[in-house]
Amino acid sequence: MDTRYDYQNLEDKTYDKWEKSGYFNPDVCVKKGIAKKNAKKFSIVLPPPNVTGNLHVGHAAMLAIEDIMVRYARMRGLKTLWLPGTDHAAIATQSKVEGIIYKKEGKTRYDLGREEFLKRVEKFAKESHDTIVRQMKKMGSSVDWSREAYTLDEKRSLAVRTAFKKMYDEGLIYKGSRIVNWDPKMQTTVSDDELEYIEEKAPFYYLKFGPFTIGTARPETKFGDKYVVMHPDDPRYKKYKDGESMQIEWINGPITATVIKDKAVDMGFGTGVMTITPWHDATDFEIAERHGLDKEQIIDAYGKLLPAAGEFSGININKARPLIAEKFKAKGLLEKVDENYLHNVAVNQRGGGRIEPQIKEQWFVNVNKEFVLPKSKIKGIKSGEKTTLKKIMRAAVKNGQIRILPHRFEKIYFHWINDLRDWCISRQIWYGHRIPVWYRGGETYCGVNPPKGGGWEQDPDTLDTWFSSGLWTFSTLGWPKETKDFLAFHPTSVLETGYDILFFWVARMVLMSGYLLGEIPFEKVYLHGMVRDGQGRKMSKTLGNTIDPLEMSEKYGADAVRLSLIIGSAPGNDIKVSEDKIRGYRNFATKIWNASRFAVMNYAPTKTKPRFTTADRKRLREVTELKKKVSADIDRFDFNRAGDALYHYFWDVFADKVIESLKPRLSSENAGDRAAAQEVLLTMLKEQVKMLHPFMPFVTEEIWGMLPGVRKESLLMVEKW
RNA sequence: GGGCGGCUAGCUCAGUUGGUUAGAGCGCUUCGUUUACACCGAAGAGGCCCGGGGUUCGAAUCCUCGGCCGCCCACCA
Repeated sequence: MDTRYDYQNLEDKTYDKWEKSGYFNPDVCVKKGIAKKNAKKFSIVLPPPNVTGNLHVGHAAMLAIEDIMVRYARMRGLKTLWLPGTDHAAIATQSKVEGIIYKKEGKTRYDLGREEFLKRVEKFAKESHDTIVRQMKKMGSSVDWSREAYTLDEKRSLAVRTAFKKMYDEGLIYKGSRIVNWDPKMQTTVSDDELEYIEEKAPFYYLKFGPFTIGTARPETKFGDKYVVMHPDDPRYKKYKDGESMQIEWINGPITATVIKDKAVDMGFGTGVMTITPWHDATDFEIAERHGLDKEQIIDAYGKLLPAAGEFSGININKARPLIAEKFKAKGLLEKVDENYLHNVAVNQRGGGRIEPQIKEQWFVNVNKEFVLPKSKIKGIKSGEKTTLKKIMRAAVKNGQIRILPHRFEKIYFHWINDLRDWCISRQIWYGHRIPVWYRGGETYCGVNPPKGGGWEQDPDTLDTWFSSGLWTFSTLGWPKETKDFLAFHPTSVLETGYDILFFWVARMVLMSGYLLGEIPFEKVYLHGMVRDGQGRKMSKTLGNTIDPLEMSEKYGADAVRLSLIIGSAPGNDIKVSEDKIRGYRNFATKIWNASRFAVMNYAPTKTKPRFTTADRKRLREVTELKKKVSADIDRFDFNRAGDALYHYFWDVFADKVIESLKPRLSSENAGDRAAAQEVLLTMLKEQVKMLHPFMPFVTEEIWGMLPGVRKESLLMVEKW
């Protein structure tokens, strides 16, 4: 037996053994008596990684945390299911593949056409999927591969169409012309949550608009402006009446301007007066809606100016901006320019471009519309009662049926719901679930399956990727069929994910599950932090500070990587990792290995009755206490504490003190002494190896197989906790 | 503009409901080839727990004011 644990050669073999045993599957566990038939369930669905490439260290942290919960539950005899899958991640994947194709071949998706392009994306997605599966196995994730799902596979697509149709029929999904976030680069809409704001310096122009002065960073939108808006209580503009019109000189000649009074105007900002461009600004759109004003499109879908811009028609807005400013100046309408104005620019965070708001006809989910929830298991909402999607989302958490941990995230969740607007779910990209609506002449048909008869044409848009993710806890269990799995495992026990997708995903799962099932999707939400480097910086390729979990596993073993992602960070706080830290836990794995080796080497079966000392009994009691503590910590999602306690007890107490103190007795003349020392050593070791297993499954499994009194074919992963 | 988190040893962080000399990893110093382990062992140095005020027999922990740093949300044209 080597003095070092050979993780490079053993980890894959160990994973194979687990997989072949079938114990990742709860049905097998029940059949083999590992879990009783009537045992409580413990179910988790894996937050499906995007098929955009590789797993990163954030995924590794997620896998480590979930594997701890799952292995712990399984060892405690619960009917345990951890259901794996991957996410097609519509916009992210499409954007990635478009980038690759453009770089390699200089072609766009339009050059290839919808069909050919989708083939390429699918090929890419398949390869990513295979890589992800390999990587998950490498990390030791004890997921049930027999139930693997994909957000875009046949079963999940059926669930999506079923959900869409139900919402459509009840008027919760509607098509409407509203202002949306338009990405001219990717040629698609993006939801509010997918935006990212970047602060930018830009010239800010003060323009004369009749008797008023208005400020803008976007003179290129001003061609159609004919409403001038001010706060109704602004004393400076008391003499102007709401609806009053006047003739003024504007960029393309004289226009009739109308005064509008609206409280949306901030009296303290600039001159307290603004003109509005309802087609290209969300606030302006709302003002226009409130007052029934005209809306005119100035910029097209590609970011080029329309004929309304006169001689600037056809020019890209970025090029046109300084020219337009020039014209204002030439006409004497430019009062002054502030060159160092800071403003926020919205960008599509999924690799897209700068957002240009546009009015477009899109599909929306109405979050405020009342409907009847026929059968409700959500506390606070009675069966048959009228409710809204917002109310469902709020109720499920408010009444404690769903607990979000750490607790502070509940507040953030409520805050988000309060501000929530209708969810734009249609995308003009190609990779994703096609909207199940067909048109023929003036007819519209929505159905789970295409309509019969010829001449129908399907809506070209696809759905926001989060629409299908919202169904994930039950689409993976066979819904819309009421399968055995669905009945046995839903609602899931825990949803474990990063706090960055609380809104994107967690909230939407509550929405979908609440609406479609009248049920919560999970009992608890545990949110982990973001993984950062040793100095606490975000990991990024440009900084070159990324840590590849696979490379680290090759170098130090997956157990070490897992532990380094668990220990040292409080629940919900960001997780810091560095190679030094990983190396430290690799050393711990070696320590466990060697202590176990020592125990095995010193064990000789004997019939002699052991002569325990009070110190022996104290040690054995300590281990029992440790188990209580570790169990309590895991139950509270405090993996950091549990791991830390195990680490220190094993190293500081067991290895440094207990083993040292037992050494003389192990070679004692007295057989009873020897027997007691051996027994204490082995019992303490076994118990600790068991407790360490959820954290470091590979080494502990390997050690378990060498311990005296352990049947050769028995697996630690299903040993009784 | 609103909200949240952080500030503890050189670096990165733990420290559940306030309770004895404040902890870890890495780093540092000295010593050590005692047959589990040098990916080790033993010993050690190193801290006005961001600052002020308060509550308390007792505060890193609770309250309050302030200072930095980070994050999220928001329609400031």
